[in-house]
This record gives sequence, structure tokens and C-alpha cells, in this order.
Amino acid sequence: MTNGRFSISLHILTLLEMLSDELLTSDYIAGSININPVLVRKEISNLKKHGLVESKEGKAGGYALAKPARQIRLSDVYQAVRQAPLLGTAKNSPNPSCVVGKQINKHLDALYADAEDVVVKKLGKTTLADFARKFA
Amino acid sequence: MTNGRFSISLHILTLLEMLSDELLTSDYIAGSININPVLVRKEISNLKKHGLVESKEGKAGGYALAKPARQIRLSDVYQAVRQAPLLGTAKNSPNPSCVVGKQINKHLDALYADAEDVVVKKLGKTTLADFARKFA
DNA sequence: TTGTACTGTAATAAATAACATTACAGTATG
DNA sequence: CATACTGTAATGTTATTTATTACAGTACAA
Repeated sequence: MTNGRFSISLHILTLLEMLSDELLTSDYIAGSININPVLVRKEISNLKKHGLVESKEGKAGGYALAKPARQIRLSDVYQAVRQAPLLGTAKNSPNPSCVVGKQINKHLDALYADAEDVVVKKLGKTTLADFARKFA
Repeated sequence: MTNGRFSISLHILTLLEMLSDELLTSDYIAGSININPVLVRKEISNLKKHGLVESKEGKAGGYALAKPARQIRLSDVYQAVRQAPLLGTAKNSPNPSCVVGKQINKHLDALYADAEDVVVKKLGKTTLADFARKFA
């Protein structure tokens, strides 16, 4: 899966929760993660699409959680960020005239879906509030 | 995780199981997967290291499973291929002077380890024999 | 004992994906 | 209307994957 995005999104959300009494700017967030502010804005643009973050434009603008941290499960974060199967996609097209090649993708897809399912279930057990609590 | 390698390894192993009465060449395998034979040999080199495949050099050489398919769990395949955390690694170094930045990697690592654990457990429930059986 | 059909592996190139940067239009605030 | 932000497009850079070429080493078989 698209490397690093889960980490970054969770980092952003954790910051927003820890400093939930103010709006945070992309510059500030970028400073904590140590990446480019534009990447932060892009990543947040995605989190907004998924209803996890809201933003205010203009001077004194910035970002905040769109709902209480205890209503955000880490599986929601994963789903927001996910864009490829967890175990990777082969970008080859197996030979359809081979018994295995013909069916492998179907079976792999099913297997991946199952594997992904247990991860989602696992991540669903922890909320952002739980996670942020670890940062004393 | 290193994209496509799990798919490719499993494809290889499935072929070896389905046609277990003969040695398969890298050319043949590459033809079914539709990738370069050298990649197949490289991937198999890794599977050999992990005791899943054995090979015979020279004319009439090729590859075969190193043990019965029912003794190979899909988690063994995953472990053989795995080289990075399942949920990705951020390659940034979070700001250590930030409360969140300072601790985030520790907490992410723990979370990732947990998530990976459930996947491995899940994959451990299916053997290569189970998987190959699907290819009627 | 030599040609042939393989594996094993290094080196390199090409393609793709991830990440960074620049630039600037749009918006809210004071 | 100057300032401090977000939003987003366009482009550049770097890293990772995948493909290819090349060839040494090995076993079989005539």
C-alpha cells in the first residue's frame, strides 16, 4: 500500500487531537512530521473527503478534527488512505492459457480481501482517542 | 510492502504444487506469470533460502517444492517475502522537539506489529495445498 | 568430451511511483 | 487592502520496481 501515507495521516490526526483547542496550520504540522507543507495539505484534502478533518481558509485559518477523536477509529484512517490491496498488486497479466494463470488473480483477490478484513477489524478496535492517549 | 512479490511467489509455489510430478523451468514459470525469467529465478532464490523450494541445476534441471504443500502455510510465504512493515514506513524523521513527533514512531511500530500479527495468524490458517486445491 | 539446456547471479537500464518544491489563485481577517 | 492562511496544479527529484543482457557454472546425453 501507498507507502507512508497511513503514518502521515495518523500523525496529523494525533496532532489535531492533542492540540484540539486551536487550529493548526499546514506549516506547523509539517514541522512536526518533517515533511513539506504541501504534502500535509494534500493529505488533509483526502482526510477531509473522508469526513475526518475540517479546515478554515484565510488568515488565522487551519485545521481541526471534524468529529470527536473517540468517534474516529484507526480503521477509518486506514480506509481513507487505502488505495491498493494490502499485500500488493502484481502488475503483470498472467497467462490465460495456463490453468493457474487463468484463475490466480481471482483467488489472490479473495485471499487479500480476507487478510485485509482482519486488519481492518483489528484497527477498528482502537480509536484516535485511544491512540492519542499514549502521548502523555 | 514490496509490491507484487507475494503474488509472484504464491503463483510460483502454486505452479510447483499443481505440476509436482516434474521439474519446472524458470522459462516455463515466467510464461505463466508473464514476467521475466530472471525475476523468477531471483524470487525462487529467496524461496530457497527460506526452505520452500529446491532446485536442480544443469540440463533437465528446474524447480520443485522443498516440502509437501500441506506443510507450507501462506504465512510462511508472507514471511519469506516480507521486508517492510505491512502498513508502510514513513521515511521522514519526525521532529523530536514535538511531543507527538518524539514518540510517534514508537507507537506506530507497536501498532504495525499488532496489525501484522493478525494478518500472519490469518494467513497461517491456509496452506499451499488448500490454496492450490482451488484450481480445479 | 562436447553440445545443449538449464540454474545462479551480477550489472545495468527502463519504467513507475513516491515525495518535494515552486508558484499562484482564492479566501477570511483585521 | 495587506496579511496569513488554504487549495491545487505543474514540475522536478529521488527511490523503488521491474526488465534485460550477459555470462559463468552445472548436469545430462549422445
